Amino acid sequence: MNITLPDGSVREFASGATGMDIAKSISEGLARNALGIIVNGVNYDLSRSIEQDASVRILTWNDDEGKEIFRHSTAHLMAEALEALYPGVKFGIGPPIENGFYYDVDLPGDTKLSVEDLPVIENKMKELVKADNSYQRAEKTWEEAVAYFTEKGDEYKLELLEGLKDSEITFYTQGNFTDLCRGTHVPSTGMLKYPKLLSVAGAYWRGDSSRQQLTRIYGTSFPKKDLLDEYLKQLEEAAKRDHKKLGRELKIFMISPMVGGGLPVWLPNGTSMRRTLEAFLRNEQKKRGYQEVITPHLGNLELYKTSGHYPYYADSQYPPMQIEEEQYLLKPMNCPHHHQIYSSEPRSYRDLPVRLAEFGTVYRYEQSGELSGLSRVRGFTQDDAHIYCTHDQLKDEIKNVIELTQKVFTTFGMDVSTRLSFRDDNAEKYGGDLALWERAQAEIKEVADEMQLEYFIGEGEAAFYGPKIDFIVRDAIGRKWQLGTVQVDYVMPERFQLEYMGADNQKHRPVIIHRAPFGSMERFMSILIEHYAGNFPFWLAPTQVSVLPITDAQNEYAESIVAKLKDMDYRVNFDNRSEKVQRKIAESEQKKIPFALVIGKREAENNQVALREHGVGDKGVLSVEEVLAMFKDLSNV
RNA sequence: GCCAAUUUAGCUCAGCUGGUAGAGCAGCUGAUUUGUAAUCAGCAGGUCGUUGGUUCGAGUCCGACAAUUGGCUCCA
Repeated sequence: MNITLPDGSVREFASGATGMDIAKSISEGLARNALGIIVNGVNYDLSRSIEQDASVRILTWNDDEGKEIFRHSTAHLMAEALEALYPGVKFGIGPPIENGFYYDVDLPGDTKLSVEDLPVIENKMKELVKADNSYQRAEKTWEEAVAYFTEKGDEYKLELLEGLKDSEITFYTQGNFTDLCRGTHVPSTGMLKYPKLLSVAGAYWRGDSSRQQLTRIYGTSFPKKDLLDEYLKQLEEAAKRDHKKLGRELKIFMISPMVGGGLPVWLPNGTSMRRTLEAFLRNEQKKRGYQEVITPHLGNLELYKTSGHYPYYADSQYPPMQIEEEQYLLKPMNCPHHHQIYSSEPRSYRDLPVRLAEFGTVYRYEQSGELSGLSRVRGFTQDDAHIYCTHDQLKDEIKNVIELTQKVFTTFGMDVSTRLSFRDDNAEKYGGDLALWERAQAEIKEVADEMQLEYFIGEGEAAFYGPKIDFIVRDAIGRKWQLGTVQVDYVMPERFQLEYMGADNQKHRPVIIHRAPFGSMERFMSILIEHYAGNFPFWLAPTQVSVLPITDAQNEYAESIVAKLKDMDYRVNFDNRSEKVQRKIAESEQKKIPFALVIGKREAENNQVALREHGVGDKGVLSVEEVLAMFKDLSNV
């Protein structure tokens, strides 16, 4: 048979040759590093025979699919270890994930697992690695599979089998462990040299909180020790950047149980940063024709019934409060308020687009276990805006908004990917007319193509009232956060009966674009803190510059510089204590203040300062004018 | 909410198998006048998350509650 390799070359093999045979024919090294093979688009084990002509690609650690095979095999390895240590353990699912794998298990009896048990399991795994058992694939009939797991008493696998009645069923066995598994797996456990178990968590069977809670064990594995070490170091680095830790150290925000979980309190430093961010965005919006509005934190329940938010979001809202004869809701969304502003006066096509912006605080119920620092909260401020435009203006307005959002992310130097969030087949999740949806989705895609955005499509990610463009940023720990969002909405204009008078003297419905580049100020701050590891750029830092006289003799001159800087609206720390300059510098560095101006006798005599940059060091002596010019330059974003 | 872990001074953490708390930093006072990451000395600071219980005796053991942290989509 003919086997076509990725470079287009064709080699001849006897029918029944395996992926390993092909790998060996290419090179010994490849055979050693091969983890699996893709045969005509299907993942094969290296030991599985290939019967006819095919184009193939051999997978190694360098392929994402290779990593998945590697981690998936490690999940089976862990399962084997668990079965050896905890006879009677039952298994849910154990897939590879981005940087590792997990397995959901139901431990026998009242066995509880904590992180302290992980090293024991890990050692067992390492034993099994040494045993170097091969992974063996076996095709089974559905009845055989059911018989096996009935005998074993694993109701989770039996439930999974219920959904697989029409599929080909395969088992994989390594050593004493057999699992229902689609595969693919590495040739043998000996390759999985560096497994590492990381954490234990509870996870509901099939993600359903009404069902049995299983124990989820997270782990990862690597083929080389230095890769594992590097990954563990990365995790450590991420922990150092944790915004909750830095938020406390840099006095950005606090959480007080007396105020309430999920209700962060902004300290002066954090407030300074937030105001700076707001000013930045306000300025960008002003340039793009937005008008700012302010709406209250409560709204009549009727408002949200009209908008349709009330039934859809009932479980993420706080219960209504009774005020006299009316029911009010802590506002979960700003949109309905803005729609009221739109319809407060008759609109002409000449007035459109109307762009209403607000830093609007909204309240949503999050389960107590989900709260986390600034990133998951119960009250947060959206940098919200709604654009009411004619259909002809829609594409230009979407472009305008995408351009603004990109301006925001490039300003912060963030790695961002773009998702077009469309609806899926589950019609119950969405409101409005299907034809309008399809139109909006097509338009979004057109704009994205015209702007040559690199994007991917996320089916089922749409809002209930319309498709979205989401901007997804990666944080220091590799977690992805959905930040900016742009949504096209044909539903709200109907619900609120929004109108404008067209050039044809007829009434028309406007289209609404919802957008929030930061998403929420709280979450955005949490990401900024971790993104910069607390080392904020000059324009954003809560304190921008420290002025550090070396002795009391320079205090007067130093103070004149402080006054000058403050006069120009810079945020200045003046440290005139009788401490050594080393200490003043140390503290300025610890507070991550971008610059320090060290002033000794020489500088005072020559109208100069010695500049020190945070994290960099001594930058030499400059005139006061030079420093001011530099600061001015850095303030321009 | 559920699972697990954690909770000792403002912060970071010690406190062995139960015998009524300790360090560093921060703070305050004083001395020191200093040239690019921490000068010295003294003082002060805690009903050990809350609350029940076991015990002659609980920071330490047991229970409840609370808060915090990691998880709870990723379909064998």
